[in-house]
Amino acid sequence: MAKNDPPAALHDPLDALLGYQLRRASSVMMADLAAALRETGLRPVEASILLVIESSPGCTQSDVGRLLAIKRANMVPLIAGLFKRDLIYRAPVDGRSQALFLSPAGETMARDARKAIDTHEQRFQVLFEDRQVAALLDGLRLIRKHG
Amino acid sequence: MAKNDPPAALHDPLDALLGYQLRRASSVMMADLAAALRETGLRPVEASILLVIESSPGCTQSDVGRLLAIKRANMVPLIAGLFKRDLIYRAPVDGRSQALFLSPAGETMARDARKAIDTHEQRFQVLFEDRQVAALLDGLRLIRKHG
DNA sequence: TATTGTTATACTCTATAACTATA
DNA sequence: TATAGTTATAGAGTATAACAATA
Repeated sequence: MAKNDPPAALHDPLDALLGYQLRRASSVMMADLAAALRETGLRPVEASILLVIESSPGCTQSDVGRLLAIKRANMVPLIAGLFKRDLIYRAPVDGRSQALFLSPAGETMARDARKAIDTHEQRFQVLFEDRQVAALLDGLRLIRKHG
Repeated sequence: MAKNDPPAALHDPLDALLGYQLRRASSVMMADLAAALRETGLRPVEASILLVIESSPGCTQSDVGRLLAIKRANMVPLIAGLFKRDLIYRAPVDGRSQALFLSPAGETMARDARKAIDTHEQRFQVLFEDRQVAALLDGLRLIRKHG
């Protein structure tokens, strides 16, 4: 290789960094998830919210925000969007909070979303043995808890 | 528990999803990295670029963008920012591309960034045995390749 | 006092399209 | 034709501050 040749293939000085590989792997899976959900018309965050409401009917939007680490202020347009599409409805709990429930259309949408998400997950989980997936999940949960 | 009590602690229907845990763990580490780099005045993406140029002096900004998955258009303000702070300089390769190099200040900054990044990484890697870290990295690289 | 939902707002990140100049 | 760098721009995602109503 001549003295002033540019590097043929760049060496990656970030290759051994957990944070970096986490970010890149996460962005690969997010892109795949967005594609998997495309035909439902839901974005990943909207599908996540529907699944949380499905699993905890009657929760408030603050509850959902806390679980998914979405700030109260940012929950407002998300919940409003799902409400406008008649996927959820609200029932007053007390004077300041409202319980969230899936409408019939929301139940159907949640089922479709769950199916798309499971298929998407399978595309990646098949790369590993079950034991490895469990180990990977445990590692990720540990990192989360450490934050 | 009375019939209409709200769920005390919400069950997380996304807990077993690789994509979800990946996203949450990644965001934890990114926030910690940003904090670790704060005193250098570098954002994570800027530190990454400096480390790539340090390890491949003479590479072009397109090279860096390809390695880090940053679009050409988005590289422009990033490289301009590093240039304006005199952390890098450019030398023409041919009429359309320019080779990137660290200035003396950039070398120092890259060393500081590497130190901050390594400390940050250690804060998380100590959660695991070396073998587990290697397994985690391998898993993440496999997911990346699958995208 | 603390919490819920809200508005307004700003900043970062990411994406696309179109242009130029060069190879 | 393909690539490098650039401009302009738009859409997400995320963050803070402040407010009203309620607990």
